Amino acid sequence: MHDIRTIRDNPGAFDAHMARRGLAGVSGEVLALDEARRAAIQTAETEQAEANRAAKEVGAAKARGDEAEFERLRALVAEKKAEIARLNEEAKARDAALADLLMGLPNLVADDVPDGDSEDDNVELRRWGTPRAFAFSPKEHYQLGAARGLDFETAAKLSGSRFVVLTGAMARLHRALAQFMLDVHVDENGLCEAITPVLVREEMMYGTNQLPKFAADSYKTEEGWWLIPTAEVTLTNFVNGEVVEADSLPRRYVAHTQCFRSEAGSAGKDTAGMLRQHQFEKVEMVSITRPEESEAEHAAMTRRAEDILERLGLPYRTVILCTGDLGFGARRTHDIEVWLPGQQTYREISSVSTTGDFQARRMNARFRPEPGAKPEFVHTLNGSGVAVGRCLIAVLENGQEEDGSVTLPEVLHPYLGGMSRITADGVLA
RNA sequence: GGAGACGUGGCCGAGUGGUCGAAGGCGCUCCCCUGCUAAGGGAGUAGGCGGGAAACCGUCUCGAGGGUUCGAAUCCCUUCGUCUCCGCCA
Repeated sequence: MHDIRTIRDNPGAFDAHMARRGLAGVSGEVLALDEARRAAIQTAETEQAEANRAAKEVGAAKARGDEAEFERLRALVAEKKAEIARLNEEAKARDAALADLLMGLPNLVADDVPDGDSEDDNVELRRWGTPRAFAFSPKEHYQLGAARGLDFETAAKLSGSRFVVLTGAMARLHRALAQFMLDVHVDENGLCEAITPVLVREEMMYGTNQLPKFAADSYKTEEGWWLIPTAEVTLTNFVNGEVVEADSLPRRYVAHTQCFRSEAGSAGKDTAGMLRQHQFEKVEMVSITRPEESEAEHAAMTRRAEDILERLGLPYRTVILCTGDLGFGARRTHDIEVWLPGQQTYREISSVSTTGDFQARRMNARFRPEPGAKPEFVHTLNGSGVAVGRCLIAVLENGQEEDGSVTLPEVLHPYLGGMSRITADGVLA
């Protein structure tokens, strides 16, 4: 959600932002609606003020027994009533029209975001680690003997395509990864661990901008709840409607949750393996900050995600998304892409975004900068730290041996009862 | 699922038709007093929107929407939410 005043004050600058996202001259439409809205408000309020004045005098006239004046004012107020109702209606309609338009407009774009049309135009910021040189042709995760605990057949029977059942070593490894990530974020990075609902009220989906535009990407229950596509929804909305204490900022949360995505439109893409699922697990980080802290926080959050991969010894590269790939609510996004030997490419495993005050405006989430000062909008950031399923894929593919077994990262051994590899038969050893 | 209660400012909490944007308290800010800390006294302190350079003015808001009335936080209807008891259940 945008501040109408910044658009009013500098429509050209706003248009330049939207143009970078491929939207042509929206400020004209916005300002026209805004002007119509303000005109309607003024007319309605002027009439209202007159009516209010008259209504007050009615009582006074009655009190001093001036029947004639009493009746005259009474009639006047009654007469204005319908007119005022009509004017209010119009003001409300125009206000709603403007709000609808603004709700559908994407966030501003940070200055350092590169221009581009698609993910091909994303700019690499850095690389870590060297992809291992294999003496054999590395397989994709689902082709490995060690990964026989990834049971797509049973999952298909239970739920359909794009679901997976994990058994044995796969389930254990998956759990180990999530535990490891949480421990790092909580014990070393000082994030506040949270367990949240995965079913939320519809308005929360507006706060974190899944709605109104992306309803088709998420699932809704018959009772009206939405299944969260990411814990960003719950963690960020912690402050929905709040005026939080300034000294409680920054707030940094981490949660390990199920995520649900209908992924409409992605049919045919990444159909093999567990790369893209309707249901998956993710460790998600969210920070609520003062405006002046959010830039540093974006860099810090990106580092927290990268650090996970470094500890696991997984080569990655970090890219800054170009305008064409940048999400609706993000002002800037860093994608961290992990090396997948089976695909001989880097694939997204984390996405770290700052939204500035975009979501805060939608949620009406504020803080009081100084005691007695007016509330201001907070800034919100979110990032995966990291996607658990995809991380499992990366661990399998990067640690694979020619016989189909997998050597596991050392940091995971304590989480696996001291075991260090998965045999080609899919057993921890 | 059944029954009932409730929804007021940053927080708690009064207020059953006008004098209420709303008592009181907490918190916070400023000042005073007090030989530290503690305690005490006074004043101030909601948000949105519109207008204005500003001072300030107008308007709306007591969960939301509608209604009754000259006038609604107060009455009526609808709706959403929270809580309690019973049922059910992990």
